[in-house]
Amino acid sequence: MFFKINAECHIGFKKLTAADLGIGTSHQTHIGLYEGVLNFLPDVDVVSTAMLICDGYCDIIKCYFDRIENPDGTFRSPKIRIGGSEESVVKRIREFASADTGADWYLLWFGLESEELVFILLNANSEDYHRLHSYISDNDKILDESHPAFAAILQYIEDKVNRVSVDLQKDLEVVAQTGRGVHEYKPKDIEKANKYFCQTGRAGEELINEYFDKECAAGHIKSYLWMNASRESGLPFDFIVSSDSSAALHVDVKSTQFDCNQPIVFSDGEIRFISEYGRDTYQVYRVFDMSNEQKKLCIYHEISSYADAILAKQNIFGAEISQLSTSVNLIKYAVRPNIFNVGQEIML
DNA sequence: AAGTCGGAGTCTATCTTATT
DNA sequence: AATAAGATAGACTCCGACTT
Repeated sequence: MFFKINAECHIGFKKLTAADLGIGTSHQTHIGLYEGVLNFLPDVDVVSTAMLICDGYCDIIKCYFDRIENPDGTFRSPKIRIGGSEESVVKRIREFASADTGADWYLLWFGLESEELVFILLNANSEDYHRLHSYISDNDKILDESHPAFAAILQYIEDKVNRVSVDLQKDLEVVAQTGRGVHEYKPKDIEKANKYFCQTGRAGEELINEYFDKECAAGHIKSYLWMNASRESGLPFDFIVSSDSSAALHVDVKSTQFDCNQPIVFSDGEIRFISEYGRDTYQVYRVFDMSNEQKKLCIYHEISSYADAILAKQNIFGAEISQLSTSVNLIKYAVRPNIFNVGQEIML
């Protein structure tokens, strides 16, 4: 389970009013929430990001959160504001609602472990609403452990979040490796994605280790050496494979939880190695669908022309910035593998 | 100058909890 | 069980900023 609910473990549920949705005569510019959920947030001026989910839609957008202030300076009802000119959760919710003004709209909200906020907008005619409605009644406001169907509700919601946010998770897998666009995500999510990615990488190498074992037994290759067998070697490849017919191959394993079109990330060191030493010997073993029962492998070879092209560009860039007494350190490249030639898919 | 929009505070109906 | 007190969600109003 990638996304996990906050330790607070409270879920807010309300039927949105006309004023909340910005229809009718009210000038209300916020959606009122209930006390008791999102208690971990401060009282004023919270500009955060939140995940908004509606049917199959899922995106991370700005969320302006605060609480109504009493005359004595204390705070009460939390609310999310429409915010300025930028896209915001309230704005997007009102857009959805204005597309179907005849329907009733419901909102579920809660925090994740990472303190990311999640809002699930439900059309009363939707499948999601009907499913949840078998557990929740209209006068439920805050759902917590004391609710008889809490486990079922939580299961359904976590499933929903995980299912609908696959694209975001794919993005996170790349972000964890490259550091690109880090600001869009919470550090905790990235940390977690990083851990996941390391585990995935190790598991991928173990699979390939078994694969080569079988290849050896079948006589397809003579021998192989797993560089990272005991610990991370830091070399730009993971295996050296010897066979009778050709020179020793350098094999780098690139694993992903997702499909084979997930970007492959190369480090600067790997690109240099491919171009300088690995011309005809370097192969990338992409292990994919790691989160499925059936893990698969496809092999990319002849990637030296790609490495040459990248290196040429990098050298131009390096020469440019050297005029500013600056050099390049630690570049990462994320590439869509569909630009490479690929052989047959192999079932692992 | 008039109109519109957004933010903030205030009022109140309604719901919840405590007390008798 | 009836009533009072307290809490709070919902919606209105005011005000200032911005737009036309």
